[in-house]
Amino acid sequence: MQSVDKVVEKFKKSGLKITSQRIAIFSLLQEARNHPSAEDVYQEILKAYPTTSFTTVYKTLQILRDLGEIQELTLDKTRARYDPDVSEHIHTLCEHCGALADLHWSDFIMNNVRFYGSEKANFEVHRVQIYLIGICRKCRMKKWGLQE
Amino acid sequence: MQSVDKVVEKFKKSGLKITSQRIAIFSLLQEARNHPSAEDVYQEILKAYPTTSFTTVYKTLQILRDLGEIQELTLDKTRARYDPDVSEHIHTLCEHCGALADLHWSDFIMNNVRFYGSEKANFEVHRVQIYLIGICRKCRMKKWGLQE
DNA sequence: GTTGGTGCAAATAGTTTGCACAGTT
DNA sequence: AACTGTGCAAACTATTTGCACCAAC
Repeated sequence: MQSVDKVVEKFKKSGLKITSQRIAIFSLLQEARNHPSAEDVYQEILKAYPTTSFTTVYKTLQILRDLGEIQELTLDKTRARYDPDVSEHIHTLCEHCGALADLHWSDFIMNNVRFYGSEKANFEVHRVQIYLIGICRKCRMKKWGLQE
Repeated sequence: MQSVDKVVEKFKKSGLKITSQRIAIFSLLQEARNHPSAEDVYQEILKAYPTTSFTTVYKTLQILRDLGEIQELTLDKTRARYDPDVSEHIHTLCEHCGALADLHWSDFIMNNVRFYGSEKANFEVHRVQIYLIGICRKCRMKKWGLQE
């Protein structure tokens, strides 16, 4: 996701209006590193703007997604989760604690996969999603009774 | 998924019972190449066994998943889809027609990704899921007005 | 003033569960 | 006979929509 200012510009250019709720949502997502669900974003926004509704959060997330400012992750079967980092990167999902995390510096792999799909499979690749499902470092340490 | 006979054996060994409905579900999945949803399986089973209920299909799919005989794909936000091929392979999702397809001979890539996660990210990888989202060959041909 | 946004409440859709009866072992 | 499976209906949960009022432009 671009800076709040740029997103505001983008909204205006598209004929969309800027409200205090939307600014709050933009700002929150800007900082978010935990891949929040719509409900998560809503709960967080409530703290600062107790009058905001879930519907508003939901609709704004939709728009941001459609504008390509955030990406929707669907690995979690129960709820969609959002990532303000739209660059292609691998996600890890811990089966123990449910944490969804980013795996940076995975460009090489992502490019390989993309190439593979385009060249070998004759598929017009728009997006690549890679998920590693397993146990994160934290949970592994706990399992062995070690401190972090 | 293993052969129907082997799955039957596995069920019996686990103290689970074999019914005509379950045999029908096993057989159907054996042949399925279209990554059916629970509803898809149900509709198909109905043709041969009009008395079968959705609940039965649903519960049997759960068991098969838990036994590791089929894998649950969650890319499709609206419904879970099931793949009797539990080997790791890349899936493609066409944004146009919604088709979810397998990409075979992707072992090299899958192994690379797995290695990357384990070695570079210190993440205990249990499963890898890779999705390519874009436009399939069929829809691309149509777009250009070409025959298949 | 026009147009789009907000927020409530209700509709929708897939998933999941409780329970009485039936079938498998 | 004991125990699991089946199938109906209902509960649940996240998502999505209709609509009246409000706010940005």
